[in-house]
Amino acid sequence: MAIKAVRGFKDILPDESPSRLKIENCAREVFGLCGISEIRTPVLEKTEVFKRGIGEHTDIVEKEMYTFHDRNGESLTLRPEATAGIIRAVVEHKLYGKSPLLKLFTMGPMFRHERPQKGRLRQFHQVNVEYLGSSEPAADAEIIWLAWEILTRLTGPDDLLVEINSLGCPECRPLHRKDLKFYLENNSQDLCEDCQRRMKTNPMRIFDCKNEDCQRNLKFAPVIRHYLCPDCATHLGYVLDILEAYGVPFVQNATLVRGLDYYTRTTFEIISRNLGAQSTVAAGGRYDGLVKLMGGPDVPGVGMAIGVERLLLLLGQQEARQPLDLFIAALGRDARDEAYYWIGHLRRHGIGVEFSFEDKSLKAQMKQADKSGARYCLIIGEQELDDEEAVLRDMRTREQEKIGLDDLPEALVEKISKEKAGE
RNA sequence: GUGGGCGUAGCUCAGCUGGUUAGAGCGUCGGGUUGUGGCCCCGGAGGCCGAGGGUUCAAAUCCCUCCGCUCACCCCA
Repeated sequence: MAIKAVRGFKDILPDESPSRLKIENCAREVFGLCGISEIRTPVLEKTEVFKRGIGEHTDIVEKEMYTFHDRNGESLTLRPEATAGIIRAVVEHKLYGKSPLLKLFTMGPMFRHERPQKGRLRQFHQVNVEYLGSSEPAADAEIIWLAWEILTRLTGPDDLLVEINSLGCPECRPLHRKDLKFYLENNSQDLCEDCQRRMKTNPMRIFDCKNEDCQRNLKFAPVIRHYLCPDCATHLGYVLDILEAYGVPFVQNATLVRGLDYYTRTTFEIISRNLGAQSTVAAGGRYDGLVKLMGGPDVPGVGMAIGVERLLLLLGQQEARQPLDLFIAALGRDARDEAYYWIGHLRRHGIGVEFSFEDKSLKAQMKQADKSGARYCLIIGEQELDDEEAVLRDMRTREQEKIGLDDLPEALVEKISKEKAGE
């Protein structure tokens, strides 16, 4: 039996690479419009980074991390998300001292031991942005705009929906939490098993439950919006105003929640109805408590992540390769020996050239030329060597012209370069 | 971790009420043109029929176990 890749770890085959490149290029371009710098942190961190950053009692940390002991007995973990590692790096290198506002992006693989399904792999990729140092609504709005801009540039806006909510802050959230708990305790008889458990550990999460009975139960449950303190309410209102100014359409979703304590105020998701069960293609929010939690100063933060594989599902397959300029069909040893000089010269001057490594029949080489997508095919055999003129065939029009061997590479460079510049 | 669907050629699939050497389309390679691609025609290569066990004179086909893929639950981006 041949060895197969690990479950949930997928090879990215050549057909898929152009789509990924397109996503990465698009993201980089948009990031450039906002002055965001790239940071690349290791995929492997001390387990402590995620225990502290994500929360010890979350599902991610409790049962989804790739955690193991290295040869020194230290507990290490493949990153399940990017934010914790980035903040670790920012704190470690004291980057917050360089400028009052850090705008950082990163892209790369993340790892979670979940059961694979559509839009969910064990090694998956994210495009991430983190803004550290501003608690202004304009920062939240810019983060959401970034996600929206990248996604719509790539897919069009038709199937995307931005959902926004505010989670409040340490001032107002405890009140909501208390009332919600009270409400649930008096309506707990119809809640499913999971929600019974969540009620104690993480009551806000019950809003995520898909069980119909639970949802019916929650119909009159207190929602955070009615509990927001004046500052949080103003903040949310301002974020929404700015989004309108930017032309980002959105809906408020009072039940959109995050389970972790350090999340504050703005939270959002961008979902698509074309993705199956894993419908979130990007998500993020404000996390004002996190940097301090990670041992840094009390710096506010807001960020987002785009799920690359999910975006890929929306994108479909992109054009596989750039068109080739020239294919050289050389017949016989003498012609090939001559052709190698030309190939070197042409490629040095930016002309794309392919040829057959094998000494095949002209017909076979023409077929290969056709498949290569080459614009021109140069034919050189014994006859052409004798005449000191090679044949250049236009693969589209089938017209052929003769080119003297003397300055052949120079002539081809000029002809093809001129043509490419004119396109 | 739980449940459903599916595993036959590189790909998409047919064959499955058991019965000679397991098929098609696409792809690939070659020929039709002694030196000219796409279309067309002809031909070749390519399969432990997911793995193991069982029933049977006989298993791709029926039964069991395992593995894998996939979708969903769960959770999340």
